[in-house]
Amino acid sequence: MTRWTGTPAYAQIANDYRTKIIEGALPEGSKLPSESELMNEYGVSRIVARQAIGVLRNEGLIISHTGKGSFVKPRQQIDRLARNRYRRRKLTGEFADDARRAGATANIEASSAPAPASNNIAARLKIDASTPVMRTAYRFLANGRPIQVSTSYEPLTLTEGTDIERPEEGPLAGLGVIGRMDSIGVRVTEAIESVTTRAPLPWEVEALDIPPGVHVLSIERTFLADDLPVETCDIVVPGDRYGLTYRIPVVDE
Amino acid sequence: MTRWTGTPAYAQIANDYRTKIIEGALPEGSKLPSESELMNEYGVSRIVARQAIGVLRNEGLIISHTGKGSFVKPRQQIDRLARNRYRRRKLTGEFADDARRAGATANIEASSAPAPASNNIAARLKIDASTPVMRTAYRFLANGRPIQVSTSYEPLTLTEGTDIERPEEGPLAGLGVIGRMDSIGVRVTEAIESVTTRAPLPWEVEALDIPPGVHVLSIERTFLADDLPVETCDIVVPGDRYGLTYRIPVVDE
DNA sequence: TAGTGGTCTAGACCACAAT
DNA sequence: TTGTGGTCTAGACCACTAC
Repeated sequence: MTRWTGTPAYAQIANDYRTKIIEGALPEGSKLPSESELMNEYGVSRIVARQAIGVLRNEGLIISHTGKGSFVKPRQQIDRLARNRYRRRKLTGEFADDARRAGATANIEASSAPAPASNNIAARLKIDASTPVMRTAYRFLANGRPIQVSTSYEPLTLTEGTDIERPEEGPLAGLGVIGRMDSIGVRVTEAIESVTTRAPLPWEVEALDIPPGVHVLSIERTFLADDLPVETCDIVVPGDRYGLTYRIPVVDE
Repeated sequence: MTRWTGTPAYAQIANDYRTKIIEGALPEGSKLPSESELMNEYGVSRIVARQAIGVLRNEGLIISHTGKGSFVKPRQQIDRLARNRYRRRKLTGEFADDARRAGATANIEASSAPAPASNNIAARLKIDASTPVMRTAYRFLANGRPIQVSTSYEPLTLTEGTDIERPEEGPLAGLGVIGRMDSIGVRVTEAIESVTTRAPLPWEVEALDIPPGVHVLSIERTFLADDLPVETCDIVVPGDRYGLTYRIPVVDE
């Protein structure tokens, strides 16, 4: 290919097609040229053509299928998980609520086991490291499709010996943290959520059925009862399908 | 290399080193084997060794330097931009506040121009498409390092002919949306923010100095005066350096 | 059967970094 | 000078898809 700058050939090809995709010249679902066609069009070897395709795939712009070709990904309509407020009077967990609103059937897998708090978890719960906590792993499915995985930690100093020691068992199973804590006289007053993004871990790719090039949103959520942390949770959702919506008040102060 | 499953060689190598990095066997800053060493260790060609390294680079786990090697990235300490509430009585914008709290020097570049509203912006501002809006492009730097780029849109039907027509000019420049709107009798009551993640666009890579394999957090923020949108803004921050922290109340309802 | 993408080998030249 | 990663060529075999 004609090289007029220091830009590598694969980057130039990727730039060309990225522009076409973003500007709409290549609409959703349309097919990109095959590797052979790119080789002819730009006069490069197959590896360079593949490298260019790989860049776009890593950016999540296209998806490749063996034997068929590469296609512009549908602009995922993003389901926004609203996080405006948490409600105290409620008979179901947040996820089941969201799913019902969206007209989906919700399934939740959960399993608990006691464990000593890691340094990270201890800091978030404001307890000493190695203090026992109840660790619960969740997997949420909507319409049979995995949507979210999370791991929650509750200090056993709060819940040991009560009905709610294990979130997924007992009469209040599935009620959510606020209702469960209410039942033992702990009044949750607010939640703090921190959102970051990163590449998925291998087990997250497996558990969430994440296509290549997609990152995850990682949410660190802590429920507080007047400055006392009563639960902290690591929540992971696929970044291509979910956004998070927050409502923020303007205060006179 | 010995192949005992259908797992490709490059994926196997990447898995090995990903595990070592995540579990801490390869601490931050430590050097990965060179491509030649990987070729010998696993008995593969250079392309396969490079492919494995490339996977880890795309996941943001390592960084490569020509002539030196590949190194485990320092676990970026994430600066969390707090978004608990917006304050009405305030003499500076949000960014300058954040920066001052963090002990950093803040610089803001901004430039405005009127433009017709795109379909997307029109929907967010609840106005008709092609209605004129003031479009302002911002670039925020802390300690000279680019941190955030954003583009805001304000309906000119609200601001045309007033002191605040251009956010970066006039007596109230740099005051922030709430204070500026107050000055023309528009009382902003809340903000709604939607957070998603995606690969950066080429100009964002340039403007934010983003290393390979890093995604961005994209925030769509709209300020409302009692359900009337008065400003909407697309905010982009590097995902490896910034997280977003929200405080969410628990309501009795 | 022909075309596609997925994986892999065996080379090559270059710019940059360490010595 | 030597070793490193960055880029590139010219082949090859395989599994899957469409016809």
